[in-house]
Amino acid sequence: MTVERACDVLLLFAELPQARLGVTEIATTLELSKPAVHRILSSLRNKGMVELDPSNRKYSLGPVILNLGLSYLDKLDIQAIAAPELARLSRATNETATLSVRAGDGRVYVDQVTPHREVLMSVQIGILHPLHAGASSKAFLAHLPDEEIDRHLGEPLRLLTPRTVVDPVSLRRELAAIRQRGWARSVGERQAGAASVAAPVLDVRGHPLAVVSVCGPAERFEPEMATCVEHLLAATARLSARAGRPADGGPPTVAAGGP
Amino acid sequence: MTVERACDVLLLFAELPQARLGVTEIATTLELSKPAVHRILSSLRNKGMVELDPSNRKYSLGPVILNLGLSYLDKLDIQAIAAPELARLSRATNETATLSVRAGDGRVYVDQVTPHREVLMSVQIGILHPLHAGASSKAFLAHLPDEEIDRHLGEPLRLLTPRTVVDPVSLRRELAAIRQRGWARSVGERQAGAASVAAPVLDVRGHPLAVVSVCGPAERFEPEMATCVEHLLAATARLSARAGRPADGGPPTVAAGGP
DNA sequence: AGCCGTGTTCCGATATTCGGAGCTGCATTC
DNA sequence: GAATGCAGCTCCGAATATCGGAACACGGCT
Repeated sequence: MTVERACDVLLLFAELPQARLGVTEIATTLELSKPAVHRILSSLRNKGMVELDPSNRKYSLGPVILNLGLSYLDKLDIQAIAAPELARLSRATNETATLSVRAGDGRVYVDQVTPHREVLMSVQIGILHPLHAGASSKAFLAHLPDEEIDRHLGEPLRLLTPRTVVDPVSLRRELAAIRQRGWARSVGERQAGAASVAAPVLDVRGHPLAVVSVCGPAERFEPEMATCVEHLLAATARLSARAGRPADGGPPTVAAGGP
Repeated sequence: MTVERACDVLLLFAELPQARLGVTEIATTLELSKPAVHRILSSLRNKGMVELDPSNRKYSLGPVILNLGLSYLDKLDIQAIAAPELARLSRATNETATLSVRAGDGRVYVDQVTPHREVLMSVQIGILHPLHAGASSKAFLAHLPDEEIDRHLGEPLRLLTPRTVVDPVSLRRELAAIRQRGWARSVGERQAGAASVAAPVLDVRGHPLAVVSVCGPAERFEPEMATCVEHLLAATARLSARAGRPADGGPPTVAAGGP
């Protein structure tokens, strides 16, 4: 009970635009007695969660709160928090939802949820894929810093399927479009007969933490693509929020140059 | 009492490297009874401060904690938290300590603490200064993104004193040196007869939130400079930590190119 | 100087937390 | 597959920490 009240006090600081609050202000807003608020604030102050400005006698959030927040980010287990989103995505689209993270020079699928259908797409978990082909790969590549993009496009690009784009100029144009609209698409670039859309989960600095994709057999996937993108972006927006990205989105990426 | 225990539980998550903790684990570490820990965790969970993984029955920090931390950053009042550091700096060096923030195309002093001496330096609060002359200005400029540096050096640079550096090439060399060593110096560049050292307060992304300087009359300041820098960097390191910068420092700035 | 609003302290009453003991459910073991 | 162990959860009377009204300090205002 008391600890829930203490949480309410902390949350009040987060909700209200003003940084400094007085005891009475908090008490009336939360409908608590002044002594109760005072006791709670004293306890929180002992632990550094809030600070007291002795001149004003106003309280504000303390630096320890920041430590906790950063610790949350440190320990962020993207696979764990993405799992329910993948399940939801797969159910909503009736296709396969995947999660990729970077590994070495490329990326690997670390998780997937497949739909309950006879014809479906299933990716291989743990296999290294290059960053120049396929929606998930391009979603990563598009949101990397310019130097890394240059590095990847400097290497010769392997032709994985007949539809793989290996021309650096075309690929750069494609990456710019992906950055702008926030998602990538591919039809058979990495895997012949497969199609997919993918979008990144961005952290507070705009770096891609992971990429989520929805994919399926090419023939039936292409007409579904628009609705898949809709669900996909909703999912990645929620995940990015949990990685510290503000709700309004912010700049597409730190490395995105002007238009 | 209980809310302090609840804080201890949260802090335990931040201190320990592992992200997920069980009830017994927490209870033994904190020397609390299991029911007490369970009650606390339930309350915290109701408020989203911690999350429960139903499969493991392990608890971890929740996304609300991140909201609180980001809210702390939003409301960060650099002037308020810098005030005691300025006082300490001025006392330690027996010179004037100042705080500047960016404003428009330049910067303004927003606070200062002067020493108790007859001959001293006092800056004017609230006056806009350009970013190319003086230690505080150069400390800002050196840590801005490359595009902004280019923009500032593209404009013609005004000669404020006979010692102002107006040659873009020399200035760029100077800025690189400032980035590398983490602090800037000036002798009479902005104000004839004055000398100062300055260092930035960097936020979590490496952007300069404010600049702290120590300054005084040129003749007596120059021999004191080494010790002033020492105290200055200690102060800005503490302030940067409170703005989310990890203790180890990290890269000097996001915009700093290769050596 | 006197007032008002705020933060703080005091107090008995009581509701809440306390922790030992016991229960449940999962997992590992033989 | 039954038994064992462990961890989490629930129950309970006892006790103590929290509760809130009221009174007290402390500044800032008029």
